[in-house]
Amino acid sequence: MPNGRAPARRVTIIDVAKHAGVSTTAVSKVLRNAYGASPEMQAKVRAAIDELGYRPSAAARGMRGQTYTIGVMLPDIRNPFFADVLDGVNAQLGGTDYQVLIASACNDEPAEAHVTDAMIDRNMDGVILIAPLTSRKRLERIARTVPTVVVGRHGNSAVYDTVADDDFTGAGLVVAHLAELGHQRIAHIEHDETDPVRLTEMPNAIRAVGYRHAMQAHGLGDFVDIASTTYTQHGGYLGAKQLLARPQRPTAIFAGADIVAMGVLDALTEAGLSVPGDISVAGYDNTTFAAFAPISLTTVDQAGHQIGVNAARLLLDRIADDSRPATQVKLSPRLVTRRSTAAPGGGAAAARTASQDPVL
Amino acid sequence: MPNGRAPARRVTIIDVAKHAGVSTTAVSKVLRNAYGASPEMQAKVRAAIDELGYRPSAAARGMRGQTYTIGVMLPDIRNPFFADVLDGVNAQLGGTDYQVLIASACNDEPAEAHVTDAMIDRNMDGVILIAPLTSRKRLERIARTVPTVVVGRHGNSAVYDTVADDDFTGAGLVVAHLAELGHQRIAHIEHDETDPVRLTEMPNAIRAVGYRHAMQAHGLGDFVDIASTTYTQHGGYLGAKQLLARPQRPTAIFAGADIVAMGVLDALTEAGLSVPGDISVAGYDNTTFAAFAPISLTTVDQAGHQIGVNAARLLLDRIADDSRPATQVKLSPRLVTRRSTAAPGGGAAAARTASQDPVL
DNA sequence: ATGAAAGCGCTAACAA
DNA sequence: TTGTTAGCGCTTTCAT
Repeated sequence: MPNGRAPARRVTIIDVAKHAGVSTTAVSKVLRNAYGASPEMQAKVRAAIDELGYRPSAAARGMRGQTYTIGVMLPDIRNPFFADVLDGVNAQLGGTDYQVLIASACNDEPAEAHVTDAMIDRNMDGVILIAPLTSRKRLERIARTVPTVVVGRHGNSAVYDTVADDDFTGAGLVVAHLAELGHQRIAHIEHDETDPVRLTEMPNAIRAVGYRHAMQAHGLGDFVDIASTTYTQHGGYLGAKQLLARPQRPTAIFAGADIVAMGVLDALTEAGLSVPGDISVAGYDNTTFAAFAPISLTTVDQAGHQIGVNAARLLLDRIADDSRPATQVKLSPRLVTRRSTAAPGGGAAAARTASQDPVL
Repeated sequence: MPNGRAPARRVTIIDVAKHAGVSTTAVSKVLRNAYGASPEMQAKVRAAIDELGYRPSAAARGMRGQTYTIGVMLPDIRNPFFADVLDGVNAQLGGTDYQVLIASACNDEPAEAHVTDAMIDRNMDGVILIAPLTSRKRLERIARTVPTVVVGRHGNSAVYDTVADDDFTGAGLVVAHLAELGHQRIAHIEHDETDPVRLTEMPNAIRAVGYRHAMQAHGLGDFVDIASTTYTQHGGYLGAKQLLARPQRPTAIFAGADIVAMGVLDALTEAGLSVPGDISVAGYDNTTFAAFAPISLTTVDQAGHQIGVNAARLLLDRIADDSRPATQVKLSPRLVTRRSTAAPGGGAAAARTASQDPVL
């Protein structure tokens, strides 16, 4: 046998049953903690399982019942916010028999379809879709096929549960903070969105709406200034470049996500501008990156961990009881102020060398 | 039916066969591009598949043949280096029928065993294990069960392929660079390792060895100074604290990974020290974080993307031909110098303009 | 080149 | 409580 691979046939439920002197049904019941197995039987079967090193085949189980697999689809493995969500999911699913498998869809609708199909083909017991771009109709089709929790997307559905942050309020918190500091030219970098449904459901779109609304509310409607790119580091970089090139340079930039703020800081550094001396910068997500001392980014905490915990809990719930009504969980965001925001006009810049400060 | 879930039975190969007026065998052959299906038959079957929206059940396939699933286990989803590797894997597997599913094992040996078992239970066609802690023996057992590529771990095996970076050389590049700049007190933060086998196989251990060796080679043997923590941001933070507390403070810190360097910068910022004015910092991996302008970290590029591409290629190879001898791919690292390293004594700090300083 | 039929390992309905 | 048995949807001999 080449490389000595697979010399031994896998131990099956039949082997266990024989070894324990019981039926395969009995073994199956013990495996699933199902009703109808006496303590003695359980003991015998478990002993046999251990002795033989038996592990149930997920493929075979999938043919009839569950696969004990939960799929998590995320748009971008580089965005540290999703790691927080995953931590929450894993924390909730840790003690259970479920295995979490992740697929990255790269912010691309066809790729998302590919991933969700793959999860359905593999008979996963449930899926958690993080900030999916997929159409409403398709999401509902998925949810009718497999228990589904949609994370980070607004809009109720009768067939899937959702967990989201109150992005409208969150964006308002940032604008209020910057306005209080005395900023007027508060610009925003958004993830470009044209699809009418997504404009009402995606966090990026809601944050942009929240930004506009808050600007109006603070009497800053005339200063609304938006760059439309993507929620990636590169998108933030491009967005900042655009904003800096405009006739009226902003004194503060509200990036729609921490990863976007990272790109903004990249561009500002390249342009020789200091933060917050020349320009204040705020993000959204409160990722570990924002807490990173050399950056110290003001941001909005949307409790990624809690989002993950809630998503996993809802999913387990739904797997157990498919008939309960769809649930929407909305978490309240919280502003975290750090050193990347300050009053405009170089208040903080004075502390730094001013050799290259541009004329404002 | 609750929520209207699963009202329609899934389309099976039998439905397709009936619709196309052929046998299920024929459909199966077309699905697998197997020998023995005429062009007309292929056309008929494909038409039926499209019309019915048929998708093969991975569970059923797994019972007999392949699952078209590749598992990737990684130790820490927060480390951006692994995202580079994944990109490489996906780039290589993109056009194929294989689906990549990721599981995070959180730098923990029992958790790794859990994950690899889960992958085997799910009949995955192949697995890529990134920097596994798992014992040699167990790795070989896994590899005898399923085609396996081990990434980022040295040490040959006859049953699994490996892809790794020349960590010994890479560490030497960093030390040489710092020594050339005039540093003597070059400290190193390593991932604590006690297992004798892992001491000879894990990249962290090899880097530590490379560091010691290079220090000796540059006549700096007396200045070897190591903090043993973990390859995480927090580990870097703790390591830097330890080093700063020692009687002779280093003038340069070589962190074993970029993510560790991030923790170092965190601690240095907290301590009010400037980089590279007070202390030079270097990392390893050349992640996107290192290129981030406000940080601008000197580091070693080990070409994560290429590592991923090679791993995926080797795996496909082995799935196709189990009998070929095990292969070791070793990639050459390359030093990338950026602004986080400079001559000791603050010489370079004066030359830097305020605008280039990390955001502080 | 094509199809009939066995069976992969498990779960669930049913019988005892 | 326990065991018998019929499939789940595929792939794979083996006939034709």
